[in-house]
Order: sequence, then structure tokens, then C-alpha cells
Amino acid sequence: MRDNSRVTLVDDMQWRGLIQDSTDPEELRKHLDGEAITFYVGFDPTAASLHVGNLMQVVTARRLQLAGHRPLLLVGGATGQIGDPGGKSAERVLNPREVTAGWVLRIRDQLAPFVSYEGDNAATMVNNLDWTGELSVIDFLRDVGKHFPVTKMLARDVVKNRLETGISYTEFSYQLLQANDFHELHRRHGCSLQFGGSDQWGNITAGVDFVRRRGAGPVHAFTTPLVLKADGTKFGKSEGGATWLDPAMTSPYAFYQFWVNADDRDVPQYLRYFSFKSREEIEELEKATAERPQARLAQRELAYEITALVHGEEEARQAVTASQALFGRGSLTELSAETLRAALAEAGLTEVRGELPTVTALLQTAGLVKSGGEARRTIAEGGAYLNNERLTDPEATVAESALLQGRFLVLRRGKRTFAGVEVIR
RNA sequence: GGCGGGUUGCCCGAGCGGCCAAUGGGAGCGGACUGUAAAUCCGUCGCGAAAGCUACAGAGGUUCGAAUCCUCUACCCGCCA
Repeated sequence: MRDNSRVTLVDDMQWRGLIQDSTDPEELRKHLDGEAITFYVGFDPTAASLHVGNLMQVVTARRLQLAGHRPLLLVGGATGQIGDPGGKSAERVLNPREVTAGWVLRIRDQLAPFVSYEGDNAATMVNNLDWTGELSVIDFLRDVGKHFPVTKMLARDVVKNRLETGISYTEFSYQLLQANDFHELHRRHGCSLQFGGSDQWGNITAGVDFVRRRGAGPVHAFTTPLVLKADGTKFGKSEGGATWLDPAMTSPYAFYQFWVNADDRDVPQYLRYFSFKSREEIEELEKATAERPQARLAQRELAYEITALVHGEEEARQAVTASQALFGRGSLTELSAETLRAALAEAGLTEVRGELPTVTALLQTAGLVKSGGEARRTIAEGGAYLNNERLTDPEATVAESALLQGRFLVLRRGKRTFAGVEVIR
């Protein structure tokens, strides 16, 4: 059945605000809304895990695949050793090769579940070290370097911004490597589209130009916008650092909480960017937020969906259950031992043996404070709670009667940072 | 190559012999208000219960006493060649 009013991929992406810059918009539309194509998006191994800042690219790749296109997920084993000058105000310190190599493996595994390897448009993982590692300097300079006018390279914003503070030849060359990747993927896999974050626009267009100069193409490209927060702070940071996709670095519970805590003003945009819900569903949630913001319906839906996508349904359900148990209005004494254990395990559970320590020591052991002084200060400020009751005496020892289900203690710092302790005898 | 300036706590940035664990701002943390939101206001912000300890690029030195003066080392930044 053919419906002329059918919403196309590009229509949907435009509504979601996913396209910041692009090569010829008309051509791009024809390309993306037409026959299945092969596209690529790259991730450099600059850390042991991807973080929520990378999620935009991940879900967009998934979105394109769901629309029928074929993804090439590139992990930059080569570019990751060089360092993209973009977004950095100073030269970066090179990571040892083995470190980068290890991160490549981890990030590849991490990306794997987001796309499908079945069917005509099965995804493929690629690593630019495969074609860059063997490349000799002479070949590189003759075949790649020759096509790059230095004037044009200098004019790119990322380079221009660094000219004052300094940039090494190494980082200056980054755009050539990325441009060459596009050409290689075009040659090897028929890749005709690259996308990335808006900070990649210079590198991406360098690639588009390069493919054309090598007599191939035409190829297309677009960038996704930088995710902004209404309060002006950087997206992706929460209590004490980045929000990682690796469950060992950011627990599924903390990950879920990251989204639950999203600013009302940001949620509608986040839903558009990250969620696979339909336009109707998203607009419904927006309305709910406008009418009853305190219900945080949009935040919860968003948090659940993204947590399930990244960590799986089971983990997402546990994060929800834990959140309900800890933030619920009900008394902690009403929770069953299983619920309590599960909730605290999500929030972070520490085992304590022997005598019951002082509350100061306990806050420290549970990792809610860095030092005894900080524990005392927090208690003095009225920001420390045991089983949801405010602590007042830093020297107090935990009473036997405080143990929930005979062995659990729920510690809290401030409004929303929980930690659990299990007393083992 | 010559001359000059700089390196302070998570970041910016004062301090230029004792009154300096070090003014101020930002971030962070806590409280009040709320909705696990925002904005606002208030408090707090090296370690230690305290005595005290460790800190102002690094190493030495002068001095009763140094972030502050001197010497060397490292790094950064200007100006002139």
C-alpha cells in the first residue's frame, strides 16, 4: 500500500532535529529516502568506554539501519592513536598503543548490540587501523596528502582555533586520516554517507572532498547537533563525572537516574534525539510534562527506554524498582529483604563485618564521602541520612534496631545519593 | 641567539618576608523552597576529633620565620634578532 503522506526517514529526522549540517539537502534526501545505502559513523577509542555523549551517534546509526540502510561502525584504532584536534584547546597526550588497542576491543563490543547483523542491511564493524596501519609514509603523502591544499586545512575551524595555542603536525594530520577512511570505506564497502557529531563537520567534509578528488563518489554527509542543556552546563556529566555506557563504570541504576534527573526543559528534545518512540507518543509525553511536571512521566519513560536499550530490559526494570524503593513514599521497613537488597545493590552495596561502626565511618565506608571531615561536615549541614532519618551526631554508633531486615542500612547524602550497607556477622 | 614576564588549591585568579591553609569568582557539596526539576537565597569547600601535618612547578639556600628573597632545573608566554 502506497501512502503519499507517508513520513520518510528524512522527515522524521528533521522533526527530531537530528540534522545540523549536511551536504546538498536535496541530494541527501533523495539518497536517504531512496534505495538502501551504506553509511558509516566513527568512534575513536579515547577512553575505555563510550559515554552518553556518544549515544547520539549510536542511536542515529540504529535509526538509519531500522530505516533499511546498512551501517558500518568504525572504531578508530588508527585515528585514536593520533587524536582529533577538534574540541580540544590544547595538544593531547598520546595514549600508549596497547592502551588504545585495548579500548578498541572494548568499544567494539560495546557498540555491537545497537545494530543488527542479520538480513540485507547487516551491520559491519570496521577498524581504520586495517588500512592505515600498513600505509607507508610515502604512499600516504603521495596518495592522500597530495589532495589536501594546506590553505584549506588551515582554514578549518578546529585547526584555526588551535593555531594560537599550538598544534602539532600529528594532530594537524588527523583530518587526512579521517578523509582517507571515507575513501577506503567507499572503495571497500560502497559506503556513500558519513555522519558524525557537529564537531566532526570539518573532518567529514574533508572526506567528501577527498573521495571526489580521487574520482569516486558522489558521497553525502550530515552531522547531528551538539546536545545542549538548558542550564548551560555540559551534557553527559552527573555527580562527579561522565555518564558511561559501561555498567562497570556507571551502574545501570546511576545511568537510569541520569535520565530521570533531566531538566524539564531538556526532556522534549532528548526524547526526539534518543528515543525510538513515535512522534505521537513523544508529543503525548510532552503534554504530560507541561501539565504535571512533578510526575516526571517524560523523564521516566525516557530513562526506561534508554536504559533498556543500553543495558537491557532486565537491568532497566531493576533500576526502576530500585528507584521506586529508594525514592518511594513508603517506609523502608515495609520493603522485603529481596527488594531492599536488589535496590541497594543497584545504588551500591558495601559489606561491613563485625561491630557496628559510627555513622561517620559508615558514610566513608559506603563511599558517600571522601574523608572523615567531609562526613562530619555533611552531618553538621544536615545532609546525611540513615534509613531516611537525618543524622545529627557524627559520633553516634548505629543502633542494632536500625538494621532493616536484620542486616541492611540505607545511607543517603543530600536528596538523591543513596548507598547501602549490609552488615555481615 | 638576546631581553623580559610567568608557573598558586578542581578551574580562573589575588597575594610579593610574619596577621596565609592562603582574598575573590566559577565548579563541586549540603540546606531552605520544590517535583529526585529550574531559578533564587544561605552555608560549606586540603588531611586530621584535636595537637598538628601536608601544600603555593621541582631541588637547594638565606632568615628566628618564605607562596613571598636568592640559586639551579623544567615547562609556558611575550618582545627583539
